Amino acid sequence: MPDRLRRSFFRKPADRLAADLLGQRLVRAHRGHRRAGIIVETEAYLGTIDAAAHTYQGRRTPRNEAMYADAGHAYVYFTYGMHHCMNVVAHSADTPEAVLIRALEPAEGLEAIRRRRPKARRDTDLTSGPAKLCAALDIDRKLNAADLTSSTRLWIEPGHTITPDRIVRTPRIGIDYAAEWTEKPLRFCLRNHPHLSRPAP
DNA sequence: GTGTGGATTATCT
DNA sequence: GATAATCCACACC
Repeated sequence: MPDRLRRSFFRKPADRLAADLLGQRLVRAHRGHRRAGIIVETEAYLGTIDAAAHTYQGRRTPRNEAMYADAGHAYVYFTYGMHHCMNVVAHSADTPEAVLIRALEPAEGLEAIRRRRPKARRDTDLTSGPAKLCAALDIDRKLNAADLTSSTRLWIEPGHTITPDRIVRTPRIGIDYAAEWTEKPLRFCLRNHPHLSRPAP
């Protein structure tokens, strides 16, 4: 079993986990081949109090059930009729917080990633968005509710240690309907990183 | 380089 | 029936 992040790493509030996931390595294995990228951008969704979260006010549906699992599971959902997005469940079972993975720096399996992203003109277009990276790493609802601490298909390995001065916080992307939660600085980026979904000031 | 609108359908109300 | 934690193409500067 490869070295990977354990349950205890994920058992913390989503905003702390969002910062701690920066610099770690997301790995997708399929038939003995690896695709991987370094996490460079995340967003925290703070559970039942967060008007932008799928679990706002305790909503619990078949789609978001994985957010109620223990920390360290994946929550993968389908949206806009054509895209998948991947989250890492935070905190603990029945406390439905999660971290959306928004961008990666491609690190392994570049040929396979490029095949999955035929419209990308430059390498910085390959995984610079939550749906782009799911397409690139072939992450879809088959992996919803996968346990990242034991899955043979999807996990996270320890990467670089990131010091706080290299992290920029901004409001979340695509949230314009969540009242006071719209502007909270819950997006976490590696400062000036070329693979961000959008530049962070 | 920036801004706008269309794609496309599972999911929820 | 309306919406969506998005992406891409194309117009315009």
